[in-house]
Parts: sequence; C-alpha cells; structure tokens
Amino acid sequence: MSSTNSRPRSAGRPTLDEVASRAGVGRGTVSRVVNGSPQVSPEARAAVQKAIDELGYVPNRAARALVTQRTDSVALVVSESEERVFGEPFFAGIVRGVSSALADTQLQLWLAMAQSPAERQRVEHHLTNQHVDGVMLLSLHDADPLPQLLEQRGLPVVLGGRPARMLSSAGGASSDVAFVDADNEGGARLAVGHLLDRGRRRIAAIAGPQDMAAGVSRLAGYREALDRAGLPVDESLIAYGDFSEASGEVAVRELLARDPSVDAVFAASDLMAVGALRALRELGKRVPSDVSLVGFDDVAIARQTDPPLTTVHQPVEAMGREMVRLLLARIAGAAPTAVMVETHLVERASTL
Amino acid sequence: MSSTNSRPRSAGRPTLDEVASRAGVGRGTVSRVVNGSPQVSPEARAAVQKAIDELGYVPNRAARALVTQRTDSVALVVSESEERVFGEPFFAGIVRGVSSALADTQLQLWLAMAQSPAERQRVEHHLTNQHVDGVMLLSLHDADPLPQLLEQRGLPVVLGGRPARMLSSAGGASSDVAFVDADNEGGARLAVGHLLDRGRRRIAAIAGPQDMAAGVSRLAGYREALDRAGLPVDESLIAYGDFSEASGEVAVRELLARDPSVDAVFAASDLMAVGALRALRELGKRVPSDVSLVGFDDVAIARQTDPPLTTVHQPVEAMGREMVRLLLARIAGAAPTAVMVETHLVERASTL
DNA sequence: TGCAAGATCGCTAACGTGTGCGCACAATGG
DNA sequence: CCATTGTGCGCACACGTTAGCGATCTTGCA
Repeated sequence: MSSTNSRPRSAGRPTLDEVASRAGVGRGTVSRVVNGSPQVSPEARAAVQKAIDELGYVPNRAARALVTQRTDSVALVVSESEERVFGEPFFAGIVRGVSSALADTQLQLWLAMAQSPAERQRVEHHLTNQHVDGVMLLSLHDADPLPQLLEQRGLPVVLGGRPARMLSSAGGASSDVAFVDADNEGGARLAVGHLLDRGRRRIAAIAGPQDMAAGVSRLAGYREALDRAGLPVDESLIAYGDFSEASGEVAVRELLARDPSVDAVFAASDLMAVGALRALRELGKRVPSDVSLVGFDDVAIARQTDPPLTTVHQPVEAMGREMVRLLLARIAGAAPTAVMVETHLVERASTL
Repeated sequence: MSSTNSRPRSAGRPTLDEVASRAGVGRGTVSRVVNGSPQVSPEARAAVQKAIDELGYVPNRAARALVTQRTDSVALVVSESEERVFGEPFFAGIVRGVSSALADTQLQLWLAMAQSPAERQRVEHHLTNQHVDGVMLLSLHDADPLPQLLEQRGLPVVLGGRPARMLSSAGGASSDVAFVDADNEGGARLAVGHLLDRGRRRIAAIAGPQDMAAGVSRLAGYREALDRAGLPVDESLIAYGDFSEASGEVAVRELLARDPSVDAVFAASDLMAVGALRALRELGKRVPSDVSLVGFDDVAIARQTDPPLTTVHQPVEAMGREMVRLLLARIAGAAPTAVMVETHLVERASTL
C-alpha cells in the first residue's frame, strides 16, 4: 500500500472549505475562527474547531501570504563562509541576541549563509519577494548593493555594522538604510585613554583597512584620545593592517623599526594584536612591562594569549537585539534609523 | 513626501500583467519567458525581457508556490541551543556538507534553531505547510514526534543521526523515515580493536546513555570487538555516563576502584574521554603508558588535550551531503531510505 | 492557389486564503 | 404585533501565478 502510484500524498492536505463543509458553515466562518476573529458564535466556533482537529487542517502559508502580504518570518543573512560563521563567537552572540528578541514575537528566524557569488545570487533571488518580511544583513562587503536592492524591492533591511559610506551619521540619525553599529570610535578612545592613564606616551597604532568603516572609526578614536590628552599625533606611529594576524606582525616590526622607543601599541583588532604579540616577543620586548598592548573585539583567543589581552568588548548580544528592534519598527512602517551600542574595556594582563 | 499616507510602498511591486501590457503580450507569454519555455518567439522574448528589466519585475514567490506547490527551499532544523550549534564543530561540518551538496541545485538552505518548546512549536508551525519543500532534522530527542508529524503533513524529512527506535535496521533498509547515521558500531570496533592490537587486555568502557542510539551502538561495538578477539566481556569493566565531561570523570574513578589493573579505556565520546583523562592524571596513572585512552567524535579539543586524544572520526561533511541526497530523492517521490557513513580511527598520543 | 501542419500566443480556470458587503434572524422597545 | 437595532455568517471577489486549450498566423508542399 505504499507504492500503488508514484506518490500517495494522502490525497492532499485538507483545505479551508473541506473544513467548512464538514462543520456545516461557510468558508468565511472557518477563516474567522482560525484567525481568532470575535465575530463568531461559540457553537459555530466549537463545530469548526472540531472539524479542524479531526481533519488535521493547517492553513496554507502560500495562499495566506498571497493575500495578507506577510510571511511572519525574517531572515538573517551572513556574507561569510561556514567556517567563520561557526568559528567566530561574534556570530553566535548576534544570533543569540536576535533569537531572544524574536522570542516575544510570532516571527520565525531563518539563517542563511551567502559567501560565494552563486550563493549570494540565490539568496537575493529567494529574498527578493514574498519569502520573508524583513532581512538582517551581517558583515557585507564595502559597497554591497544588496541592501539598496532589497529596500527598493520593498523589503525592510537592517544592517549589522555600519555601511562604509555612512561614516558621518551619528546614532539616531535617519539614513537610507537602517543599521546597528558598535561605538568603534568610543571604544578606541577608551583603549588609548587606558594606555595614557597608565603613563604610556609613545603609543603606536596598528590601524585596520581604511575602506572599512570599523577601520576608519577605530583610527579616529585613537587620534581623538591623543588629542584630548593634548598630545600630538605622530603619523610615523601609525601602521596599517588588514585585521589579520599576519598583518599585525608585519605592522609592529615596521613601527618598532621606525621608532624603538614605542612603549604601547593599540591594535584595531584582536587578531592583529595576536600577531603583534608574537612579533614583540621575537623582538625581545616584554609585554606589558616594555610595551603595553591593547586589542579590539574581545574574541575568544584574546583570553588565551600569553599574557591575556586587554581589549575592547562589544556587546554583540545587545547588537542582535537592537537589530530586531529596528527591523520590527521598519516592518511596521517606520523610517530607517541607526543605533549605536556602547563598548567597554576589558582589562587583562597585556597592560599594566 | 514620505508621510502623506500611512505606507508609501512605492505603489506596490510590478505584477505579471503590468509587464504583459507594457510588452504588448499576454500574461501567459510573460510567464513562459520567465520560466524559460521554448514556446516563445525571439522578438516576443526580447520585448518581455525589456519590460521586465525596465519595471524591475520579480515573480511573487507566494503566488508561484500556491500553484506549483513548491518553494524551492529546504530547511535544516537543529534542536540545540545557539551555544552548542556554534560551538560544536560537528554542526559546522554538517552545514558545510549540506551547502556543498545544495550548490548544484536551485534550492535555498534555511537554517533554524529550535531548542525551547516555544521555538519548537513555532518552527513546527512554520514548517508544517508550504514554507519549504523538505526538512533536515539534527540532534533531536529520543522519541521526538516531529518527523512523523511532518511526514504526515506531506513534508519529506531526513534525519541526521539514527532515531532511537531504528536500531536494528541496517544501511539501505527502508523505514518510515529517512536518516543518515555514522557507523557507530564499526567505529567502536575500530577503537577497541586498536587497543587490542597494541596488547591491551583489561579494556574498560565508558558507555553513553542507553536511551540514545549512539550510546547503544558504540557499546555494542565494544562488546563485539572483544567477542571477535575471543575475550569475555566483563560487565564490571563497563560504566555509564551521559556523554559529558563530568560523567567521564566519575566513571573512570568508579572503574579503577572496581579493578585497578585496567590498562585501557574506551570512552564513547571525546568529552567523556577528556574527563577521564583528568581523573586518570589525578589518580596518578600515566596516559598512555599506564592506561591507553580512546575517545569518539574527533571534536576540536581532542587535538589539544595533553596528550592529544586518539579518537574515532566521523565524516560529518559527507553526512551532510548524504542528507541532501536522501532529501532530494524523497522530494522526487522516493521512499524513505537509511544510509550509513563510515568512520575511521585517528591515532594520536593517548594510545601507543 | 489550397490545404495541412506546426509554431506562437491569448484566454481562462484553477491554487487556498482573507475580508467587505449584505442578508437573515433574534432581541428589544414602543 | 410591528419596527428597529445588532449580531452572526454566507457569498464572492481579489491576491499573482501556472498550465492547458484552442485560436491565429506562418510556412511548406502538391
């Protein structure tokens, strides 16, 4: 009895008017019961409910979405490889925040990865109409056209991390696309301020790529901290990396070659700080006594380096929650807004 | 101009017959062009394509799904917390395999986490009709009714890991629900065989919970390896844990208290092996000289213990690919099947 | 030139649901 | 007993698409 024809399928799922005829009412009444409208008598409601239970009726999402224009689900799209998505604790934190914020809602979260062009194309194609009510985008490239494209198609979008061209707009300002970003500038100020407080004066910076918002903002925070302390910014104390471990190693060698009296290094990412740490050791510098070192991001390895890394922590879970908040507002019809979440310094043994 | 009425929406997305009237053809022709039917003349095709581009038309998925009964997307549902999903490399491997197998297809992968009852309810509700074409389920509870429920609703399901009640059916056998499982029994046989090859004779086992298929199978493999070697199975050399680190610690203390001459331990999970390793050290036993130790799973920490852990590796990526293969077959109308993927031993320093 | 076959395309009937409109019927007041 | 109000519910249309059935037009052959 399992192979009489190609696909048994149990004669299709029950439909709205099968329920209606079994309950002896019209389609409209069944629909009203399903959607909890008050305009239906207790006995009719009971009869309909009975029929629903007996038939195992469950409304067809496609048909409902077609008429209501809603799907009751949202997507979180990450433009990264599985490797990094599952490796970096950052993403886990975001997802945790997003899930917790969505818990109060009826909205279902769907996670998608899109790194290769083919995947990106497919995701775009699937997102683009009537599959979700809104999209959260994580870690996309510099000038990725995806957010604009989606918004243009009428799909609310919220970005995690500030888009590169949105550098000037502060928190709360309205822009063409909503985003949540950590206070990179403030965090860098905290880090460098901490080094200044501890009496360091020759503070070098390993900056991130200047075509990424985080890179620019963190360097700006470095400059501002020195400024506020009345110290001049010595451009020869700034080297540029690409957030990677290797680039941190190269940068710190260059910095010390330029000026051996450097007594502190601010690295714009923990990975670069880890590279810097290795190079410093190889150069015979002791951390933190000879050179203090501060990173940024508070990734997991920052706790396990020797010595453990002082770094700037970003509240990733809060970022996830804020993304949901903005997205819900956007779905409800609000204009795009930007919010900034605060960062704070985690003091460990790489500074003293 | 942004607040004249409640929701501008740019007058709605263009529809099929807006394209048709602009191109001067009928709706059917536009549909044929969009779906790549050969039954349309080059000039009509060009006109339609032009109109599509100008209007930025993109087909409405809900309407299409309503008539075709397909959504061109599948779900991977993991019944775990974000913590574990993003922490355990197992899931990353599965996702990598699934993604790579899906790359040839037009199907979009949606990942969902469902641990709490509320989340489970919501996922079930969203899956249950017309949101995806098929579902892959990972790490669900013992007698979870979800797979049966979904199959009953007409949704193809593939399980990662053997359901508890399916212990007897071997690879390829037809069952009521499709699943992919690692050869736990064979892996355990390899592990214990390795210990026997190295001359160990008092081999204890830390078994997993016996209400989980993996726990039962791995213990069965242990017994069978001894059996094949003509050795009796001493029940006092078997202790039971729950796959956790703490339970491994407790179990090994109990085993050594029962019989101090134990010269090898087979742990049914790497986490239990890590716990056992710590307890052995505290008990003054040297690994591997006094007691050899083998784990199971080949998780990331197995490489970083001291000494690094010999363990049984499961080809998680291949499991992901197999899950997709089974799901596609299932969607195409095939009956549920079961497949088993091979495991192999990774020799490290905890055995000699 | 006439006829048939094949290519091309328009029309229309679903797909299953939400919802406004209007009707029937019960309750209440005069 | 009749008029009026209000509640409950059936009817039918709309949502945007696919697919099958013919209608029309072109083309080849006798």
